[in-house]
Amino acid sequence: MKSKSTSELKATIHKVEEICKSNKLGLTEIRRQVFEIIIKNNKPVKAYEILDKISNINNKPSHPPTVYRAIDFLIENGFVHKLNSINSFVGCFHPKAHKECYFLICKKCNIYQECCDDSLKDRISKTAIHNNFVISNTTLEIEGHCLDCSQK
Amino acid sequence: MKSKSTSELKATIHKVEEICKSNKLGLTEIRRQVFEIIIKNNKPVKAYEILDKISNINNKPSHPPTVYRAIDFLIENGFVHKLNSINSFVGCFHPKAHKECYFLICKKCNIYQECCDDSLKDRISKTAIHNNFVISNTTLEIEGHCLDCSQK
DNA sequence: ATAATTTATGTTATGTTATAACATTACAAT
DNA sequence: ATTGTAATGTTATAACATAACATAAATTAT
Repeated sequence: MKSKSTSELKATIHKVEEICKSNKLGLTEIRRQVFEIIIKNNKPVKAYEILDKISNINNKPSHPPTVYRAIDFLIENGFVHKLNSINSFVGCFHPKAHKECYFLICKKCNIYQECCDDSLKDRISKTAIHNNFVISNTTLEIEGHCLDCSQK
Repeated sequence: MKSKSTSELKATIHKVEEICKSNKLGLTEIRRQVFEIIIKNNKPVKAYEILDKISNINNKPSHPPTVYRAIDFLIENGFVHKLNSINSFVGCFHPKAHKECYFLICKKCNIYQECCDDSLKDRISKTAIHNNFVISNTTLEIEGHCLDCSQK
């Protein structure tokens, strides 16, 4: 899978800033740092990796709650997502555009891909309705191999 | 959501026994105990809950590896599934009938429902193909409220 | 039968992921 | 100035999971 371009990255960071500004969400220094660490990585990042990076950036040890709080903020506002199957976090490249987001995760190169297929969303929705079930959130994580890696 | 009947339960346990017998899989005492704990519960069970129950049953303390090994065996053979979004395990009521299994999990009553909808499976499959992606395993966990709980 | 091999379990320790609880700071509103 | 609120710092620990090595039990080969 290909990783994101610098311009996409910039645009996404900018969009998050805009969303925060217009919704009066405090995008504090730490929250911004954590977001940038996550979004700039094209692979899922673990909380304790973020912790190390934050500690390095600021030249002082940070603690788990600091990181988890920032992550919570970012998830709540749809700027990052958690991949439950691998206890890792990924940035969202179309923040606020959708609540749910599905993922393809390559086991080999570890690069992930967001995939917000409407027909898939519909299908899940129909399945829920068919079971008289009201969805509050959906975890869909597809693990496997991307084109590049399956060709190697 | 309604919980499973005793006869369904018996049938499932019997089926697992048969599968083990015909495939020469060692359904040892511990593995059987862990399986029964998981399948008899109509809610997802946590590993350390199983640990407590096993310790009680056998009147001696068990240790985490014992439980996790049994769980691994049961997952490998498709007798139980892990719900990554809540770090819990659930029994499978149609072992070996399918590799993938999707879940509806009620946040209120905590009862889960397996849902092996073929059209959903197809849709996921198509999404993967469309992204040139080869699936090895899929996590689909839909959290929300079941009919009973959303009416309350 | 018995030695060798494999499969499963016991045991200790530790690694990894996440949160509770309470103190402190920063900044805004009255 | 004082109170309120939102965010962060700090310590400790809870919750989830596995590594590594020892032992035992079952299987197979001789």
